[in-house]
Amino acid sequence: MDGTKADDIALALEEAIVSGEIPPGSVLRQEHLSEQFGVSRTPVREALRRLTALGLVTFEPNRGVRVRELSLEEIREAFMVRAELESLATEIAARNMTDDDLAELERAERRFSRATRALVEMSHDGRQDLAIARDWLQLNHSFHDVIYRAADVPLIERMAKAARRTFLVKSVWATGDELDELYLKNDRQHRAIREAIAAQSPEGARVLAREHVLSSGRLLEAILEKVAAQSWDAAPTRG
Amino acid sequence: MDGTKADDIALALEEAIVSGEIPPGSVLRQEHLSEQFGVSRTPVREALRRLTALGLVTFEPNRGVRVRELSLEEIREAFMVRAELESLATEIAARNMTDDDLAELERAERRFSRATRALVEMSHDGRQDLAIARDWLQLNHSFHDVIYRAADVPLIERMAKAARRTFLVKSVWATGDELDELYLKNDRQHRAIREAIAAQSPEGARVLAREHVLSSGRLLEAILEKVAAQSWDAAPTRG
DNA sequence: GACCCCACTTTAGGATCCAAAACGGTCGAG
DNA sequence: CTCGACCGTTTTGGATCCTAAAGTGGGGTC
Repeated sequence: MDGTKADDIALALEEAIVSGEIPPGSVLRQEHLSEQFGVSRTPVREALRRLTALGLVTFEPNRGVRVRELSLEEIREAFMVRAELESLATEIAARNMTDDDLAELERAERRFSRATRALVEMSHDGRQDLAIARDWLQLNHSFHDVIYRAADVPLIERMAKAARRTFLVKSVWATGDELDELYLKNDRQHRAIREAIAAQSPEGARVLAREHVLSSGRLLEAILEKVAAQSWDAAPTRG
Repeated sequence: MDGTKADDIALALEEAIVSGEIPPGSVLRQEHLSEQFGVSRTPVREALRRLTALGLVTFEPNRGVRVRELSLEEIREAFMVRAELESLATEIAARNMTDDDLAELERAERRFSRATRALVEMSHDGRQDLAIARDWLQLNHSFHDVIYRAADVPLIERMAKAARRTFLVKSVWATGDELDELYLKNDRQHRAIREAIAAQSPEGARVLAREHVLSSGRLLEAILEKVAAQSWDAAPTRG
């Protein structure tokens, strides 16, 4: 619990939405939320206003709010925007990166690398472990967060994370031979970015970061395609 | 009046803040706003939540909201972000620009050109006409808005305009020989961007757009410096 | 004379209450 | 049988009221 209840509720809802717990297209009823959180409708409405401004939900006057559904096109747009912002952040980060930052970046890279290997191994074994997938996503973000922190430009970080949230709404995942190759490529790109930063090459890091984010976008698209294909066979597993 | 009162109030406050009518650092009292708009405090608070999410005001629990004050550093950041987003938008716009769009862009360019000449003439005459300055700013935005519309990527437009709002909080202006040169350069850059688009050169348009926005940032910095220097002599004129 | 404590005022946060708009279902007319 | 108007229900939007927290000023103490 921090400041106001409205903030808490907004945070909780944000988390629930981006994690997919509340699926896109859901209608959020004020009264339901208010009894769920044990408060009156007033703070709930303020929280919903905030989510609206963040773009996570749409607001129809006198009709309620609805969790946004993202088209493939919008997801593409989000990745384009993130690619721009992140390439800028990476360039700046490369310029004023301390040895400590670099060491932390390397640690983040290693952890992500392990998570990637775990994911690919799991794929080879034909297993489906949600925890591993969540780990992978989390550690992926961690790597990028180190860069944002090093760049130390709050506005870029805020906006890039807003763009990230946008497509995180789709918290789906999948594995498979052709996807595994993309996962591994992702991992290699992290390494390349870190090396470019370490080599004091801001411009190099910039183009690598840009390509990396766009490549991540293609990975997500491939995942979405695969999931769409799978969903004809069996219902997706839920944690 | 559109949808809800909370929305109307949010819009009105947003306008008042970016126009400088409500100066940075002001504290916004809920009760004062509620009687000013002739409503109760409830919609006012919802509007304030929205402004908070937009980053226009800061929120201190149990203490109220305060209009953000921007440091020079934050203004620089906003221009860097806008430079990235706008260069992307320009590249995309260049790819799918219709003849109609291009014609509209040219009209916007001409109007801005006239406004720039008016501004510079005013400067030479030693006059200070707020209306001309406002026109100039408005037509500047119009030119860029044509590009956003042609690019047709809502997320980019939303975020770029958010970045624009950020520094618009400083609605100051000034003229002077060295500034006039920058104003004219700005105008020439618009022309160059349009020509690159017309010449079907998305990459060219991209780098020109980027350089243009950064150059605009330097112009604003120069204006702020000049205003800071002037404010030692006389109080700034207010409309 | 300076500092601290406490009551008082002000202002925000939250709950409850009322009004208005949208949904749903039924009944009647064509 | 279908379409549309009507009315009860649900749900949101806004107003009012209450509570709690931060600011403020005066008086007392050291």
